[in-house]
Amino acid sequence: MLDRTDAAVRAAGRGPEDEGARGRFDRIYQALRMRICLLDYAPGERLREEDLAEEFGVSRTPIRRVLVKLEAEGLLRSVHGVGTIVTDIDVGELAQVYELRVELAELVGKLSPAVVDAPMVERFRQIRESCDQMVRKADPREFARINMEFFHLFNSLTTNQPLRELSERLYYQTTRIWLKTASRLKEYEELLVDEFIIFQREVADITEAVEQRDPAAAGHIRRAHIAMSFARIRRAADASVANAAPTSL
Amino acid sequence: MLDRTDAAVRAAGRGPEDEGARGRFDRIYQALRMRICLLDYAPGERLREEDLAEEFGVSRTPIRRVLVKLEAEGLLRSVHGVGTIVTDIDVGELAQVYELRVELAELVGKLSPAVVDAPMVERFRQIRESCDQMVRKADPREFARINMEFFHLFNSLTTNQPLRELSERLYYQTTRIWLKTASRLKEYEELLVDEFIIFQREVADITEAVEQRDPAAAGHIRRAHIAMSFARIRRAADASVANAAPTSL
DNA sequence: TTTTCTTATGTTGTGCACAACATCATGAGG
DNA sequence: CCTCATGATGTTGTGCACAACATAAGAAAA
Repeated sequence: MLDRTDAAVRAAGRGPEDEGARGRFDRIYQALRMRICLLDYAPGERLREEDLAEEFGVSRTPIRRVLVKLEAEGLLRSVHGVGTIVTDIDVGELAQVYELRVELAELVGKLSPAVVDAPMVERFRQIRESCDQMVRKADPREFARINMEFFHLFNSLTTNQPLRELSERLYYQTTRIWLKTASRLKEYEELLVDEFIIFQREVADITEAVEQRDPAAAGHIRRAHIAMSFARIRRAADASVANAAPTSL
Repeated sequence: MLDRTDAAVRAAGRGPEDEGARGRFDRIYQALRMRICLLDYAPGERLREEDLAEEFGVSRTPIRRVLVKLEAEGLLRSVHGVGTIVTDIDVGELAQVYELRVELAELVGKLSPAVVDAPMVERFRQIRESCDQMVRKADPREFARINMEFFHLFNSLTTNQPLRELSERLYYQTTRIWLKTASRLKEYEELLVDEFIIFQREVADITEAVEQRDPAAAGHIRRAHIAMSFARIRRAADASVANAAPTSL
């Protein structure tokens, strides 16, 4: 029986540098997923297993493990003899994912709602403040980061773990495409500022709902915002291509 | 440019026995997932990579690839030095998954509904007939098989691919637990017959809705049936444990 | 007898060399 | 000049030996 104690001691005394196989796996996985989501690896870009192996100080084997998982989540696609490339989805598929995200957002406020306590409310308020402070400089990367942070916080409104995981998965599939689509538009700078202001408004509204201990209302607000966000980006994209090719008239 | 033609020809002329890496991967993946879902591998059971490698005539490497994907889907859990074991979830987690499945079932009929043509209706009718013919012998395995077949058919009512994948994932997570829970009850035989009759009724109702070209109605019917199915199994399980331990009174 | 340490055994995780595959460059033949 | 074959190059996929790890059995000491 002392073996278990020994093992527990070793696990507890494990420093941040000497991680086990599981910890290393998670670390690399999170790092790569973040890079894909933040467009460090753009859709269509090719990843070389050997480069990643060298960077993380391991061989190709554990890297491949991570890549398989990312492929299972639809973020990568490995082709024998060609390479592992970051997936890119067209507007039709994106619409389907958003269609689903909209519904799941509402469900987050409806299914197994978490008890909203003071610390939870405080976290929402902090995000809102971070938002207000950062409104002057609309850095795309910072916007993506805070957007992700808020997503996770909103997601914690439900205790339904499967719902959380599925929402998270769809989120990571869409935001990067959203960012990529937005960055290709000519009115990129203004659009980003507008989106940030709208996002700021969303955070404020949802924080208010949370303050009133009303997760369902928060869900409805977020549902509407996600739907409108996609509608805006699609309109902007359509208008952009319409402006790009009027020379043929 | 002719390289692509050559590649296409080789891909088309590829026989069933000489499959590429991708085909082999999918084959093993589907086989293992089916075994887990049909309780050939019971929850808690330990899988040995080497046995699987020998059975499928490959080394451990491609097997591990499959196991990683199955782990990403929540069907397996690999522990260093211990083994890869089939996941087992308690009634609380199961309730959460069902809670979500119920909602997704309704969404299948609501989001991006597929056009219901004559062949589609015919497939539903065939399932209904298979159901009627098989009502006399209530074989658990056959029940699971036809249930799965019907699930896939129902899922094809939506063209929303992400919704399909998510529904499928939750389905594979729950049915095996449902089967396992049911098989542990004392009234297993009668319960199975009852469930089969109820399932038969569900198939008939949904087929009727499909015949009337009303996917939304089909979604509502299935939603109700999934919810009731879980309520029944939970009640039966509660009653079973209540009967198992009244001796302490 | 009980406890504790050591050892044996079995499992997953890792590293490395090589095979399978796709693509591009090169050049011979028309 | 164009077409097609052929090899060169780079990538992912596979097999195998070994390391890391957890567990259970057994021996030694209290």
